[in-house]
Amino acid sequence: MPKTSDTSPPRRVTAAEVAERAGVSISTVSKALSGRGAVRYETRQRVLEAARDLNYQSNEVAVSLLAGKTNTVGVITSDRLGRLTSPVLLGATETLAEHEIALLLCDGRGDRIREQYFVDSFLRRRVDGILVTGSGIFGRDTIRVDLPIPVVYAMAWSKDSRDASVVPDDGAGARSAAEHLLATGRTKIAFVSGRRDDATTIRLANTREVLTSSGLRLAHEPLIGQWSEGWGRQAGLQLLKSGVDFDGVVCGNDQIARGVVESLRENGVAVPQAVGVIGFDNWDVMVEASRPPLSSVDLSLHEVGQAAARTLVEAIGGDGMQPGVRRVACHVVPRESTSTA
Amino acid sequence: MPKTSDTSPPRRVTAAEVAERAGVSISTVSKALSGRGAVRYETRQRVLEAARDLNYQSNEVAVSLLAGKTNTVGVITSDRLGRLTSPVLLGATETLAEHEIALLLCDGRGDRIREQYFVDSFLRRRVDGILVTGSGIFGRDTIRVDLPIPVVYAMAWSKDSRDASVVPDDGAGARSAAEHLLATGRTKIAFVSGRRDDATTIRLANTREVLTSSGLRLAHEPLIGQWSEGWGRQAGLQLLKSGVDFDGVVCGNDQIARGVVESLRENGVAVPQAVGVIGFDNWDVMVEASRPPLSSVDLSLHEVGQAAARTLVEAIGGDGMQPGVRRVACHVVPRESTSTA
DNA sequence: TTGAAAGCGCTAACAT
DNA sequence: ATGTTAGCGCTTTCAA
Repeated sequence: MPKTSDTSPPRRVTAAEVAERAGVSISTVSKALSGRGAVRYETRQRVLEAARDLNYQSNEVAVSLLAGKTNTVGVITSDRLGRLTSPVLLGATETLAEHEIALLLCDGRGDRIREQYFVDSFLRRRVDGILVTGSGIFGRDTIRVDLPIPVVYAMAWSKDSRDASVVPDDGAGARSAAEHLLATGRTKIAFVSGRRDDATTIRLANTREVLTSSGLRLAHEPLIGQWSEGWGRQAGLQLLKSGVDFDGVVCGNDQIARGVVESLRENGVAVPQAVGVIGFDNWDVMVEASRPPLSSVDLSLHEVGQAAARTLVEAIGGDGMQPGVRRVACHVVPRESTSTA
Repeated sequence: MPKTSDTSPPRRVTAAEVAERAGVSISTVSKALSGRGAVRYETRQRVLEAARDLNYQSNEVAVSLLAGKTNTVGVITSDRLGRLTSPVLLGATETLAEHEIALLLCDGRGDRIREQYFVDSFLRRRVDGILVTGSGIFGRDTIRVDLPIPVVYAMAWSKDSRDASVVPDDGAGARSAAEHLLATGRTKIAFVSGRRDDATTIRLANTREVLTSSGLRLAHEPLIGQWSEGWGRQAGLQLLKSGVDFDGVVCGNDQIARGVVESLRENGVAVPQAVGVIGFDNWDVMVEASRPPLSSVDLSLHEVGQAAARTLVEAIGGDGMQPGVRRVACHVVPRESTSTA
């Protein structure tokens, strides 16, 4: 039974060894490699060569200890890396990578105790900042006051007004969605969403606002159920059976929208000819599989992650941090479910 | 414009400060807090109290430097944290958290150059091990030979036989799927999958094997297209138009299965009465939204992540590591699309 | 039982 | 231009 450990692992090379091989002192090695001190060209070449020969890799742990910073940020996610959190996280990794900052990932599972535990762990590991992210756009409790490092919330914004948060501007997104339906000639708009939470409330309010300012109102009471296709189908049927006249539906997410579209189609109502339907999230799998493909509001989650990371990096850099909730623009991605062709 | 930085961040407390407050030496503080040295009960109480009062948090960077290990592993994912990678990652975080090991996350985007860059970054940061994960169950190149730390691959297995990988046993999964169809009374089985890759090849071969050993064969040439619902619908139609008699379909993933189910249903073929359909992945969103709900092969991705992390932790602990590909059992989750009611 | 001292690997003043 | 020295914050011998 061969074990990988048969071959003893290569020893870790230190600056001292490089120094010896290059015939210089340790500090000269440091200067030569960092390019920060005055070193004769020829000497530097010798050092570089020695470092390469020995495959030297500086010990960032030592550097961190000395510098008092680790070029690392901690990320606490409260959901299980769902389809909403992943793009946020990915956007953050990209921006952080550009700054040579690594990312420690923890899943707090929305449990305060676990979160506190991870925050403490981050502090002991001397991360330079913390990013908190959650699956939905909802207000959450602050992670802790009086932290020696900056904290930024992404998606799930902090209810503490002293904290900085970055979220998609889904209010404006809902406005765009409603305006898009109006722009494609619909005037009798219905609204279907999932649980009555922050997102639903804001989207509903903004949808109503747009209608009101056009002298219109919702064609039917808002239908609130679950965030699922099943509910979308049910809601679609309910709309049909209600007998109210409607020609457009704003849906709380793409699954609901897809369900609505299906139930309409299966009951002989043409989408988009008779009714235009628009969803939220712009989730590729859903919008593409739907027949017809769904128009949807893209939440710019990637940008949210990037913006949150950028804010954090700036705060770490000592530029201070604007508290409050920052909103990143959403945009309508029109597809066939609302086209006027 | 108030800035968070107005209030200067609390200074970091060191063991020296705790020592001073407790009226003991630094080394006594270390012993008292770690519980590793001989300290008088009363002294320890004083130290503990001082530490609590000052809100002392040991600097793990210093500890790491001294110990020569960081209790950190690096994770390189090659896809963008998709629905397949996320559960693997989550499983890994859980197991690692149990061992007080933190996780540095990088997205290599499947780009060798970026991957190498991140590996080097991990090495400089002195991670204790590396976990490599990718979106699909396919063979990939090794990350690098001669690394001073253990590496484990999850999902995307390494083609280098000296590496250790953990993957779902989707071959056995396919066998279970086929057997499940046989067990529910189907004998004329068709096969629909996405791109002809490792996963498709293995699943097809194993499906055939099951049929063969029951004296059966595929009812129709394997249909290979894309990993989408659209393709599933198309394939379903193709099967119907071909005129061949079939009463069961093994599908490469849940999206395809859902497409197949839909096209059958829309063309008057009852699922599961006339035809049983089973998918792969057991993706909640898909299996639940399908009408009827889909039976599917669960890939145990969470367990794959856990197993990979456990393997890595053991290797870090110096227990050596069994090279080769380890397969984690998959299991059929029966739902209505194959029921015999 | 406690403390002094050495040192993990590195950088940055300060000498030379 | 190069080397010497003094730490970063901690753990761990080793003396007392």
